[in-house]
Amino acid sequence: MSNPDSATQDKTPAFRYVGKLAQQIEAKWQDRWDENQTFHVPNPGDANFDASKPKQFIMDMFPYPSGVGLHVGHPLGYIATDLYARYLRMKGFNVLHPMGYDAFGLPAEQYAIQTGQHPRITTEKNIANMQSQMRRLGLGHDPQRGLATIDVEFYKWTQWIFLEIYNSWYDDEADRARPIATLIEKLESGAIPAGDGETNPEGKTWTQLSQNEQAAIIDSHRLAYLAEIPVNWCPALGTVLANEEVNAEGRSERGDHPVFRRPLKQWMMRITEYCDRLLDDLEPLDWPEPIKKMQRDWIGKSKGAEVDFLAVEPGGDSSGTSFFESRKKLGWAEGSPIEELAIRVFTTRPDTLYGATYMVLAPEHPLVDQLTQDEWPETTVEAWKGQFPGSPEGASPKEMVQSYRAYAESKSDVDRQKDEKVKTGVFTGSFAINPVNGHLVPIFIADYVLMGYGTGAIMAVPAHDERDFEFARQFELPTPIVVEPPKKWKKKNIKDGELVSAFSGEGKAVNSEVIDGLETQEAKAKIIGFLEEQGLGKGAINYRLRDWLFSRQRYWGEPFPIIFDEDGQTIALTIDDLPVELPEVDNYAPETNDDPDSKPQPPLGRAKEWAKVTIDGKEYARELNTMPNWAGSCWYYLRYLQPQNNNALVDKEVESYWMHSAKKGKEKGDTYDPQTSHIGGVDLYVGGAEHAVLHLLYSRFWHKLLFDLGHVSTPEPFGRLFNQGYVQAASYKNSRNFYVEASEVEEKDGQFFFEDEEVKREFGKMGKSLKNAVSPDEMCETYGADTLRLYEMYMGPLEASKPWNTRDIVGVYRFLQRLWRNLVDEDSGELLVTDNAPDEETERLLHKTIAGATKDMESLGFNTAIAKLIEFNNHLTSQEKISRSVAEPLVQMLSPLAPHIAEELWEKLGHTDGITYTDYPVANPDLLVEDSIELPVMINGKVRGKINVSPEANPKELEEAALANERVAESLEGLSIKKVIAIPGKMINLVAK
RNA sequence: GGCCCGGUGGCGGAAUUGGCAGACGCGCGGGAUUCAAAAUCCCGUUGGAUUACUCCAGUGUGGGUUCGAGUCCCACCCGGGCCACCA
Repeated sequence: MSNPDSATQDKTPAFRYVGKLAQQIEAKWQDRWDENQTFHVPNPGDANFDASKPKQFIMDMFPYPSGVGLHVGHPLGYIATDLYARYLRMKGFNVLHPMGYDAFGLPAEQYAIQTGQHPRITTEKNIANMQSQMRRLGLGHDPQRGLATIDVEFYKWTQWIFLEIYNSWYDDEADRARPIATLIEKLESGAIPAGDGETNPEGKTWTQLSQNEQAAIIDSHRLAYLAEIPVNWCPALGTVLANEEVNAEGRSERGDHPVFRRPLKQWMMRITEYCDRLLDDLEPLDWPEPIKKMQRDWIGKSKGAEVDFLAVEPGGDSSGTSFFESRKKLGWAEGSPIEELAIRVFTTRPDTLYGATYMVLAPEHPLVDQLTQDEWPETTVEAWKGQFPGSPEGASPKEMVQSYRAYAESKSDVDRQKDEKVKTGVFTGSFAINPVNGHLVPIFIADYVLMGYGTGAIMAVPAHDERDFEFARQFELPTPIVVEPPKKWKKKNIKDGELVSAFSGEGKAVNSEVIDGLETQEAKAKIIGFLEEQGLGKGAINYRLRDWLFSRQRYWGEPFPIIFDEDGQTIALTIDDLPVELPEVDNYAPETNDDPDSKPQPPLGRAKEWAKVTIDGKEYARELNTMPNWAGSCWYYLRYLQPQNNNALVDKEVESYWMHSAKKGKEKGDTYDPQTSHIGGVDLYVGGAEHAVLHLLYSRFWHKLLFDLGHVSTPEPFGRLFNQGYVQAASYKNSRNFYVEASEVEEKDGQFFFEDEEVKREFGKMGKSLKNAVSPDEMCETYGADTLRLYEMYMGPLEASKPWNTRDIVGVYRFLQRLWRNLVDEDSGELLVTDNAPDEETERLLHKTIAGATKDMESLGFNTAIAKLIEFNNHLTSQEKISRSVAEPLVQMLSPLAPHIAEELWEKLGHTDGITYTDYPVANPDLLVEDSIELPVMINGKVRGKINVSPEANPKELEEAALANERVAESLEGLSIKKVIAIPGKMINLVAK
């Protein structure tokens, strides 16, 4: 056939709702929306602002503009927020619903390195492509509030926030961040001591200190600071990497190159100052509970005690059995040299202190050198002398320790995980005194103790800690019980009088002098009191969260607004110097090599001219690192409020309107009523659960900083968070374990074939790598965007992961076709509605549908909302002509879900102003009440009959009606009723024997 | 290893506070329409027994609480996710 379309073209009615017509309608309304700026919402102070309306700020996690474009999995959340935003507009809210791009980052830079093209060019091209894909889906984002983190006018404010953080300190007294000037006041007045032993060893007063000394002390308080810390250094990529950019094998996520832990001087952010507030403020947030838990775990607050163990002087008498005696023997007094060898440990179980039989320090612990002896003490057990692969034979403690440290450093994280159960370590040759019972305990180093947590040293209580127990068994150390385990446990875990595993539960303290007989919680409190009295320790709290590594050796990121003078003193630029724009360079690639000991060379160093700044004839060097990808995403939501403001991050009045919490308190239950549940910040933030900790934690941290400094009016950025599920899809692997193009796989009798070869089916997250991506453009072409939107929402609940199945799309496609055909003549395109009133049944069903759909829309239950519309539309299909008074609310209910077809029908219904800002239909409660309802009658819990009664019928009436039922009577033959449970409006249950 | 989430027809999924399991859609079967097909419309569709009325079983497995359990409790199995020697 020369023209395959001609046959179908002749027969398909001109106004049948098929892909082609859908596309025409969609293009028409997308243009109309643009022309009218339909989705732009004005700010307070703007000409058209309607101050009488309440507000809703509905937002997605903004995407990275990838070069391959969207697949149908990406817009799931965007469609949901668009639906919800459209619904809220019809409910009379001022709705802020913007979209932006998280556009700095490694992929664009890598592409630039390969092609030599500036990353800005490719990134902007990708953004334009994604924008047109989103436009085609009919997403109603505010056209005047778009942004990208790479826009100079945007990152100017990212840099400004950095300066605000740099120029502030954490005032513990006020429990908030304050400008650095207030710190200087306190230093000058002596309210805060001028430095510590490290920054001010001679204990000078503030005014006696030199300028550089003063600067060092101020720097040590700043919330953004430079520090030399161990970081993930990847020489092959030439950059340091964040932990999340390093995979489980200890290699770079990108390129699979080796990564080394090396101490390097980097920018840090003092997020640890905010641990408690980040923890406490989670409570009132309307967030998924698992996400809150992940944040809590990440912050990792644990309560316990810090206890000082004193190391015994080399060659000291080790025969002491009581602490107080040892203390005397050792001549322990204030200022005695031995006091410098206090080893501080952190423990969450101070109640087990009497069971501490040895100590372990992290291999990097600063006291290790001092503690390591030249000779093994006489009492050294053979097993203590070193257990680790490649330990030298017959070595001295010094050699052993040195060798072990080298071993531990070389060990990758994977190796560590692999032999989690097998402990390694070395005895230092030194002993310490257990402060409560005076026992001498050997001091080991082992890599199961981490320098980064607590004090980097532990007291080991092998009977009550799994890890300590494992170590003790290997190193032949005693395991005395100091917490009484339950009898059952003892039966199982004590064999031949020997402990088989550690008891880490709670119970009565035993063999513990002052706390004997106390339950764990009381014992903890009492022993902490005792330690504090004796000056041996104190109650303490520890956090797992570390300060945030904030610099990268990359080109494609925000430059720091920081310069250095010739002494290396840090100098912050001011707002007038912003933005600090990225320089042009001829090569975007970082220096790369294979040498783990090489130093990072930031690519910005190549911009020799840019890197030097001359101010008042003096030369300064620019900071050459750039900010991490998280910087822009930490605060972008605030810029949506007023992206064009050149004088401030955002105007106070504008910020307060969109962010400020007018009403407080979270409603119990899962449903969310935007009228009453309002705790401030963004009203709905939708995105994937993969950002549970990093982005959402960093963002909360910055927001709290900005709150402390008076730039925002709410303590939290996102009042309500919702995690959408993933779109999964079938992927197919051939016999050589390669993925094959899923779209070309054919199914025959439950088996799958690709090019006649049988392939295996799996299910996974949709994406390029599994070769199972389905493009939204393709779907829009075949069915139209409205059908695609409906299908994505109809697949299942928004929060669930569910498989994509192109075959199923026809279901919602047919729904739209049927609805269209119910209202429009397929041949003439003319409207089919009548002005006559609908029949009562239809009217009742309409109002039931309105009530149901409203409830579903409010709780983001779009799948069931659609089901209700389908059900109602199916009912209408059998009617000759649809009443206008039914058609109009139906089209309105459809409009958030399938806005283009709804606009078109609305126009056909004779309205000229568009459907977007019309009022969502309201159910008439009178029509929701039925005269008579059908209730089940159960006998012994099994349905034996149905009765028709008034919904208000009382239990007595129900019982009478039930007994009058023929089938019920039959089933009751030979039985006598023992009990009747009748619940009005629900059911009747007859208990009979 | 720890913690979290989930398991309902051939498939995706519905089921207020415990109260008629399987809404709605896909697929499948049957019918109407058509010269035929596509499209459309109607009927059926958890399994088993039954001509039928109807009966029995049934929400991963095993126990429990209850007049009544997909829903609550205990133990276990399977799948997915997060963390992983955090003292």
